[in-house]
Amino acid sequence: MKNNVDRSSDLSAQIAQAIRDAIVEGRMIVDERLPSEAELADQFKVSRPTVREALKRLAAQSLIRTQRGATGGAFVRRLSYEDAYGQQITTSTLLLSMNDVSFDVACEARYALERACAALASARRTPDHLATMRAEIHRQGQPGLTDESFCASDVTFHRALVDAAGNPVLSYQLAGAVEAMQPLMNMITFTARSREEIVTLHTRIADALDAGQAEEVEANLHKLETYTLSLAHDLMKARRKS
Amino acid sequence: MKNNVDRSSDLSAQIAQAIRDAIVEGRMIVDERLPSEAELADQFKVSRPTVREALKRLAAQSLIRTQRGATGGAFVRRLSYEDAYGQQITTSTLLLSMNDVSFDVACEARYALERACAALASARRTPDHLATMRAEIHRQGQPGLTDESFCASDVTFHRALVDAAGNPVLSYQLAGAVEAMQPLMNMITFTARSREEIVTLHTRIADALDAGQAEEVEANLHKLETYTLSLAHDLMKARRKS
DNA sequence: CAGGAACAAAATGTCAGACAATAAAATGTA
DNA sequence: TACATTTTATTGTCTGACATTTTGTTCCTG
Repeated sequence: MKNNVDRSSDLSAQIAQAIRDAIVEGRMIVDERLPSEAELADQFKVSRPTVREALKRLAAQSLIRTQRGATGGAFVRRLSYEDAYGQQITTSTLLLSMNDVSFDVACEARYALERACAALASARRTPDHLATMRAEIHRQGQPGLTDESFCASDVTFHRALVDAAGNPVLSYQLAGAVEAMQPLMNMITFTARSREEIVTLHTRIADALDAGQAEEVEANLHKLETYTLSLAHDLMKARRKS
Repeated sequence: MKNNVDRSSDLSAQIAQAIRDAIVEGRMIVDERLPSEAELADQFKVSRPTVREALKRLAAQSLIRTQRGATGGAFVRRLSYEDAYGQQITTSTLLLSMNDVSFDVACEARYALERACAALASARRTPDHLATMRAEIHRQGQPGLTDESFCASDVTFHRALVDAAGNPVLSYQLAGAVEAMQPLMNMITFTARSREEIVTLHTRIADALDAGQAEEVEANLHKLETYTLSLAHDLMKARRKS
């Protein structure tokens, strides 16, 4: 483990980087045990608290896990799809909330990505995916639903659509795009009329997916995008007036 | 700042989560200063090293930055697009390298996503984007190029294509997909013949983008996907034999 | 009165050493 | 052999200290 990184102080960051490199470059493999904190402290010629800070940085990125006890220590962790989803969603959500990204831009990105799986999903969707989508459509038609529950159901519906493409890498990439939109979507209050429209489009999407008609899925996703945008714009206009 | 999180030991993780929640839920805004480490230690009733470990976790996620000196401290950090790119790429790369994702699956995901920006890119590409793409195509045609440089140029070319869509959220989402593929692509040795084929397809893509023909862009991306896959499969076959 | 030098203060960065908690392995005992 | 106990290695946490960096203030001098 070398120490070639920049000398711009903050030892714990340098050590974290050195270990990270070792993992990323494959010099340490999954489930391999790192030297104990005391040994690392010796190797890097720093104190144990400093090593610990470095290890916490890596733990925050799900790169290692630690275990107490005699055979314990820090181990290189296999980054699971779930961990990756989680990090994607956190990052995407923060990015959107901290950079006043316009609704239009976020919406455009989301639907562009979703359309990217229309073809694959049409070819590979299982009865399971269709059942999830139908169930969510049914939920969305119920009268007593709060706006938040409606949005949550919307997310589940679209996640099912994305997962239907049967490509976990694609699902991972899109999880952030879909979920990060939820806080923005939650600002919209859905009238009975607009919910009806959305449910209609969702139904058409599910039907087209069922029939394996990719173009039809894409077309309706496009309509949904346009409609969502118009809802948001109406809301903006109303807000400006009051 | 509450402390409602689970009691499953590891105080520094709990504290990090509490602060993270405060930031994500907007109770702390960008550039706001956190209490000093000593104050946090008091508030959470732990020692300063424990607080520090928590802060390092947050720093690892680019959620805070720290500054020394009299008016120093930890500040909520604005997550920039660049930070987000970086995290996306790190996560995607690790996910692919640690979960023996097949080349086919990764490749499919990548090109599906890239096709998602074909329409937008055709409508919005600037002369700048086209110039970058042409320049990289030219580089790719040069004889002395190493395989690694060829791949790097390929990444730059595709990044330009993605950026041409003019949607930063989209660019951010796709950065990971494109860059994370590079280590996989680097395993392929490109013959003069295959480079020629790729350059031809790249040229067609750039031409179609120039002319604003979205379908043509998509079609050629699809051909490129098919061709890349065939190269990888040939390689596999050759490897199995030897 | 102005300007700079010296100093004080506040904060993070680092260190050393200790003890607590945990979990596995080694050991002793029925 | 099976079970209880002790040992041991390791992470988790605490205390207190010092180093370093940056800012603000004081005070001396021109």
